[in-house]
Amino acid sequence: MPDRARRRIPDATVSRLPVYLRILGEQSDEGVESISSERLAELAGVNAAKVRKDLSYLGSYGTRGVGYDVDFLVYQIRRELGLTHDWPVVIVGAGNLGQALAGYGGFGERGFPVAGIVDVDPSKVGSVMGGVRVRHIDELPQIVATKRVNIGVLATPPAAAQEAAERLVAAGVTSILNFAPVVLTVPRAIEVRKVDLAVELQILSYHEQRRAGGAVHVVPGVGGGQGGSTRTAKA
Amino acid sequence: MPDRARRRIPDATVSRLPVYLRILGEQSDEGVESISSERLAELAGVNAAKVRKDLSYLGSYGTRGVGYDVDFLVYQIRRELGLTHDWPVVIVGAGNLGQALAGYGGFGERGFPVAGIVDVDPSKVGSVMGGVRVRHIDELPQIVATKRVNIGVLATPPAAAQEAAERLVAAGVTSILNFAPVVLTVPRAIEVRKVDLAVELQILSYHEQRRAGGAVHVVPGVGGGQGGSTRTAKA
DNA sequence: TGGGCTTTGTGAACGTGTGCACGAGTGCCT
DNA sequence: AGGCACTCGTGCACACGTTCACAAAGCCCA
Repeated sequence: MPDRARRRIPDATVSRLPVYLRILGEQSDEGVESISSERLAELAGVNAAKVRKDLSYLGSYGTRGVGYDVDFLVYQIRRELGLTHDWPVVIVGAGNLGQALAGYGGFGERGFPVAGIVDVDPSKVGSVMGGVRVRHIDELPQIVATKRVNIGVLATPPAAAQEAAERLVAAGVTSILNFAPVVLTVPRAIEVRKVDLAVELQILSYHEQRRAGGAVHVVPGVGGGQGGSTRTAKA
Repeated sequence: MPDRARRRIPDATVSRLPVYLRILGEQSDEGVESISSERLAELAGVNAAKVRKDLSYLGSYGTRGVGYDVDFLVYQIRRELGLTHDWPVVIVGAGNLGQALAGYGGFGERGFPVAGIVDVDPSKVGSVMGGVRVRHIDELPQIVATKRVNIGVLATPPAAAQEAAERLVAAGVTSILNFAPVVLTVPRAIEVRKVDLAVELQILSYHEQRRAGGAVHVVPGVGGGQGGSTRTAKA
């Protein structure tokens, strides 16, 4: 690799690195010390060339004829993704979803401890979810400042999402994970990612509808093996 | 538009149509009858040319000099996405997430009624979530067949996801929305979409880490307006 | 030591997606 | 009726992402 400079990694690659990371972690736990791009590609459900190109953005960490050292690769990906330390998050909205997110243990385990949950509704304040007490949204700036929070999770109803986003930004949050089905307007510098259930279902609906050149409901191949060829689902 | 044939719509466009649809629905509710590509683009947080190109895949439904008829466009997008009728879904996994999904009302309202929730754990069977009784996973084939379910929602722990996916497929489901952080291996014909919380957070982490050429924690601009320029967050 | 086998890293070709720019319709006003 | 202002639909060029194919580089064994 010629330049040591802080090269920019393509978005598509960044979105795959977490997948590689999880798989490599599992392999490491199973005692696997070395892995080829082909094997990793198989486990990740992608093309081997893509894996090599993706990993090449991190540097030339493979050994020709051998493969990649699993633990070393884990370390490098974690470093590149900024996972060498925890990123506390604050959840806005203590409704159905907020509760589920707080209760979902795999949050803190994966390096994103819940630093706080806030809600506008005073009747929700004080209750405990996933070991964290719900506080009023007015305390947001304080939570963000004292816990050094950079990432906010939006789990409010759609109508409240834009204002909640603005309060997050005002409090100093620079990245937002938005579960509300709303297009947020935020300052340029703020990184936003969207998770929209309805959109995903409607995309599936499109494909189902498209499939329906014949019957809408396909009769399953009962009792037997699933005769057809299989593939690993793409991201 | 030359050919009337069932043209293939680009993936990128398909993933934006639901966003347009939601916005158009809101506009319709507010009494707006006509909308320009520019206005729709602004509300959707995208480029106006992109909106026009996206909509042109549906047909030439706009009127030059005027814009698009909101209700007609809603109808056309719904038709193209296959939203002219309901798509009942079955949720596999009655844990934290499964409960939240079942309790999330906006599911049925948007045309995806919960036809059933199943779990392997007998102790969970019988309890009611969001008005739907949890049943044992062995009843999956029956639920899928009688309720004409094409879409399955995977909300199991990672370790159980692959087997659950296989049972969904065996039962006749042809589309899967996967919330488990696992790469699924399914027959080619099955459409899979993934929603992975950890991946999203790690992508945000990457950008935060990258931002940190200076201090990790940015001090908020307290008390004042948010001076900087704003933008509408991209999908 | 040298040859063969394996696997990486990457140049190049290809495909998909984006955005500009402008011709072509349409409605409105005089 | 004619001209003007507006907005759609789309050809084209460019950017981004994917895949192929192969030289370079390392390991192993005789």
